[in-house]
This record gives sequence, structure tokens and C-alpha cells, in this order.
Amino acid sequence: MARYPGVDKISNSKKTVKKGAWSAEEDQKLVAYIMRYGIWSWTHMAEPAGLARTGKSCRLRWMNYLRPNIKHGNITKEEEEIIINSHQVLGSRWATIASRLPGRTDNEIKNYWNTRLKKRFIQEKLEMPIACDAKVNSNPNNILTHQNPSTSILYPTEATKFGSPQDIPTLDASSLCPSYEVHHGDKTLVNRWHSAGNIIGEGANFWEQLLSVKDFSAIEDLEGMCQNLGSISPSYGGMYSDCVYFGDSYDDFTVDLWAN
DNA sequence: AACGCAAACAACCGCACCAGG
DNA sequence: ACCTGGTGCGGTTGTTTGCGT
Repeated sequence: MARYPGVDKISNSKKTVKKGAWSAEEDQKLVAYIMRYGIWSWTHMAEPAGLARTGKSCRLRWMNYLRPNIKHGNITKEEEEIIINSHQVLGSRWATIASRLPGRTDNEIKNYWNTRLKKRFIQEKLEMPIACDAKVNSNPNNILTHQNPSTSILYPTEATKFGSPQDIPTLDASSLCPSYEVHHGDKTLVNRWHSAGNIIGEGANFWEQLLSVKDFSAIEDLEGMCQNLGSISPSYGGMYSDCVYFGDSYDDFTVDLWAN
């Protein structure tokens, strides 16, 4: 029979399981046990650790509160931006989003989104202009090279509007400028610009290069690749192994690009 | 001071996935 | 191939805290 750390015998007796908030004593017991024996089985650790808790409860407490390197302070502005941008790309994949924020837990980010950002996000969506609809319908090829860019805004929902190849607007990369908002979390549109040969202009080569990348984190000189792209810079965005996003110095242009 | 409400946070629950038997 | 137990994730709920009246 396997002998578990700190366990003389596994009890089969039915015992009451405690629920609700953890006490300081329980925290101390769990930490002390893990420090001594490590995490070997959440299900079987609780009893020898002296805790009347389920394994799941122990795991949750450890992962979200007790383990080392957890940040307990307020979410910073920079972290909030990462959450917003990541949520736009990933949706509610909190664990993945949390992996981009060292020291933050999925639970914390989920709570932060649900209690603070969601309402703001919904409010902003309600306030979004719908002028783009008319432009898409009247002249789809003109969206991204519009002469009055301050009123030409392409939102995530718009990014899925283009049904057939002839509907795909031309992306004039050289004309991307701070006044444009090309804001979407859908790789499909960028890839379709690419496959339809609809990326033109001075910056086209940059996007062609990026679209061939399989692992963005392997790029050594992204800043260099971005030279001659005007205000567009990864320093206003972020880069991960599977996703890269860019903003400009005016923070009203972002593109999220996913590796294939 | 007491109350009500909303925000923030902690924890639980159910489900899906995976590895091992 | 199937079953089972363990783990992780996301949605939801319960509790606490803070603030305005």
C-alpha cells in the first residue's frame, strides 16, 4: 500500500466538511503541510494536514491566496489594459489571461472584470457610434483609407461583416495613422486581408512578415520590424507566443494578430 | 447610530479534460 | 475502449465592506 506523506493511515470514517471562509489557523496548517510535504494529492492532503476541508477547497485556497508570489495589491493601470486587451482576444479564458499577469490569479481577474470592467465595457459599447455601418455599405473599400478618419471607426462586430472576398476592404498599411481605430480581436479579418492580397502600401511587408510567424515570442527584434511604421509600435501593445497586438502612441489603433 | 444598497471579494459548484488502470 | 479519480476552469453565489442617507 502506498504510504502518503505525513499519513499513518487513511481514515474511511465519514467526517463533516467545513465550508465558508478560511481561518488564519487553517491557512497556517495548509501552508505548513505544503512546505513540509509539497503538493502530492489535493484529495488526500486535507486530512493529514489537519483540515476538515475538501481537496478542492484546499487547492482553491492555495492557488488563489496562499501560494507564494501572489500579488495582493490593487490592479494597476497597465494590468487593467492587459486584461481588457486579452479579454477582447480571448474572451473569458481567465486562466490564460492570468498567465499574462504574473502574480495574479484567474479568480482575481474574473472578479475584477465582472465587478469593475464589465459594466464600463458594456457602457462604452452602448455609446459606440454606428456611423461605420453606412460607410461599410456604401463603400467598403474605403473604410481604412477614409479621408475623414476621425469618424471612421471599425469595431469588433464590424470585422465579421465582410462575407465574400469582394467585400474585404483593402488595407493600406502605409496609411494607418493614429486617427484610425481598427479595433478587433478577430484574426480572421487580418488573415483574409492577407489571403485576398488586400494589404498594400509601405507597411504591407511588415504585415506579410508577421502573418508568416508561428511563434511570436521567438521574434527577437519586433521593434526593428516596426521601423518605418510611424507611430505604430509593439511597445503600445503586447506580444505573446500565440498573439501579438499593437497600438499607436495615441492609443486609438490596435490590431490583435493570432498565430495560425 | 442605524439602515439599505452596491461594490468587492472569497469560495463553492458543476463540468470538462486527462491520465492511469 | 471504457471507467474512474484527480485536477483545472469558468460561472455563480454568498459574505463582507464601504458609503450614502
